[in-house]
Amino acid sequence: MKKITIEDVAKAAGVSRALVSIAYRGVAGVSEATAEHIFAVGKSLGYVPNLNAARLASKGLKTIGVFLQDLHNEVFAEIYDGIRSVIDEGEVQLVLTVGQAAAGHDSKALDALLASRVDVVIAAGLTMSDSELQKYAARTKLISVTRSCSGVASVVANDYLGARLATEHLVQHHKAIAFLANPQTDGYRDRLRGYQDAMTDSGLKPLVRETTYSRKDAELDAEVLLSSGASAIFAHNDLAALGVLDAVISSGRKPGLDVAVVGFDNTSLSQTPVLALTTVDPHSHELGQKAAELALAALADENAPQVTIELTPALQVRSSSLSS
Amino acid sequence: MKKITIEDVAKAAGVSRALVSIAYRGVAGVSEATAEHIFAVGKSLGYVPNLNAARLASKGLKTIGVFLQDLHNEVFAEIYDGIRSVIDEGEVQLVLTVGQAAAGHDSKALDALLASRVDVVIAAGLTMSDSELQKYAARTKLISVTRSCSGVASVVANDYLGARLATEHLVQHHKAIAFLANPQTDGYRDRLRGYQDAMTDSGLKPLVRETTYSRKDAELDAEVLLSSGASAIFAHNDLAALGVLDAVISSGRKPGLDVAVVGFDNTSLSQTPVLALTTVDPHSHELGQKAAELALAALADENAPQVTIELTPALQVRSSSLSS
DNA sequence: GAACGATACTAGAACGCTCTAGTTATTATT
DNA sequence: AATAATAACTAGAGCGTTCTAGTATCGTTC
Repeated sequence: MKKITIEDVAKAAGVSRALVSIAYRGVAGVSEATAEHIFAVGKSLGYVPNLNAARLASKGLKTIGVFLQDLHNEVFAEIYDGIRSVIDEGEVQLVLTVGQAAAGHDSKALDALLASRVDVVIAAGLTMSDSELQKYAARTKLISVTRSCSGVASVVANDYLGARLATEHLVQHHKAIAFLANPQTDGYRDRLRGYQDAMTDSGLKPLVRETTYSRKDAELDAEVLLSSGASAIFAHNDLAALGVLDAVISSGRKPGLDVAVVGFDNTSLSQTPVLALTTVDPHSHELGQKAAELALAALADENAPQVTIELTPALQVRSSSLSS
Repeated sequence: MKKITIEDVAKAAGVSRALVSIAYRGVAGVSEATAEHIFAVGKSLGYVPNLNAARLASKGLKTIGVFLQDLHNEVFAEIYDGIRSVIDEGEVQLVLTVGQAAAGHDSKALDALLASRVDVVIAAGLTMSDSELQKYAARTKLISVTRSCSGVASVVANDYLGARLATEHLVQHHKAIAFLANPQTDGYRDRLRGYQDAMTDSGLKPLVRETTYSRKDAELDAEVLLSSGASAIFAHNDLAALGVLDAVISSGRKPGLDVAVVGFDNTSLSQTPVLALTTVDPHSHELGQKAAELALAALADENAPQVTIELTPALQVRSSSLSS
């Protein structure tokens, strides 16, 4: 299983290395006939261009690094799909890294992208501190998805508005509306503010409880909220909302009838009729698309303006929050 | 934002390139004092070693390529976690690619790994044909997870047994047991056989309906099965089982009471009390671990024996299949 | 005090590409 | 027919590392 290189193909095809390179990159400068000949020879030898060498040598080869925080949360799959729907992987390479529960892993994953010398990075769901994020943004072109940070290009949903929408929806039929928050999460502050403002605007008293990433914790914390009299719970994301549903059901109550539950993300999970979870749709797929478009723009134009895009979320009302 | 290289660090530190390289790789051959000095200089310059160059030049740097079929299916997140729990990312690099709905994308993703010259690839959930898979396995060290294929090293659950367990469980209280299959999926044949054998062994007539990846399709196909009198449905995976639950509920029946539903994968989804889905646990996390161990073994020993590991799945009985 | 062995370091080739600046062959222009 | 323009191709430097083979320097040992 000897490694075969461009040199081998060139020799076997009776042309120069450069010409083989030109053919494989699909750029102008080779006749159609010889290109086909080169490909034929290359194929018979089982030649696959060495991407590492290409990336080292090339200024033209563009690659986009993508960071996804958590593969267990379908939101990131949506965002990634959005990215891929915009990017032609023949033209631009994608390099993917993913986060890890361990705190401080974000930066390791970003470091890996820097080490790969990607031209832009699209980072979805970063939880590092603002100052650390700004440091990275200074070192490489960086587009933050889902997480806004001053001075950093980003594509986000208006979390504040989303939380307001959800809360205002609940306010119509409830008074004891609790918010199940996760401080470790990126949209934390804005969602919290949106909830709080909507509550006080309606003359209601906010009731916030903090939880973690784990569904089990969400369930336990929801139980606490229920026992302190909450008749509606707004969870920071769909996964947590699932935990809330668990708590509601195991307390012998019915979601949508006895207790209203609202999530955030509109993952396919919430869309499923069994759960029928009312949720805020941040348009994750579109977030990914916009981010990819910004990334492509940054590739094309060295000093493209650094913009921040904010999408307007939409409330998806389903039966988990029907009026009682 | 000038790119800074090992050369810059070497000059600034007053040592040779080689020594900087030695220091950063953490191998023997540099005094502790100078190493620290080099790091200090490197840090102040913002130096990050260029991984592309390293991969080109190095024979020692090992990297493992990982392919995951579908980010929307949490199974792959589990497998990936399993892989990472075994691999020290300081020692070995990971390169990740993911599949795409589009048929034939598997091979593109594997090609990308070959192009990156990874030393081994761990591929989870491949759906390509046996012959194509064998072709890849001949070109690179390849460990197939979740999908077995003769002549290819693999780590799989015993799908046949898993399906038998599920079916035999249902047989205890049901006669009209249907199987909702997905021919595009990797464990398709074995799960189907397991189901069929368990049925005929119990003197029952198999009832199979094929569906696709989409939850909506699963729901529609489940409706067909229900209307043809099925009192129990075994779905090829948890995602499809969710569709079945939808169909059951929208037909006005109750899962676990009127209709038994069983899935496959034991994703966190099925574990959630709201769904309480009986399912076959293939031990996805462990699948990933074993695959990673094989990969490391293949790295350490050039001609490590090519093994196939088969884990024994376990049935997780929950309320979706309680006896009626 | 010669020989040895570590230890700490360095020079320069090599890795497999791409890219610039040419060279040659072919076609178009006047 | 001479010249310009284009197309098809090539030689060789360069990308940023690692690796091999080596050179100093120092402390031991007999």
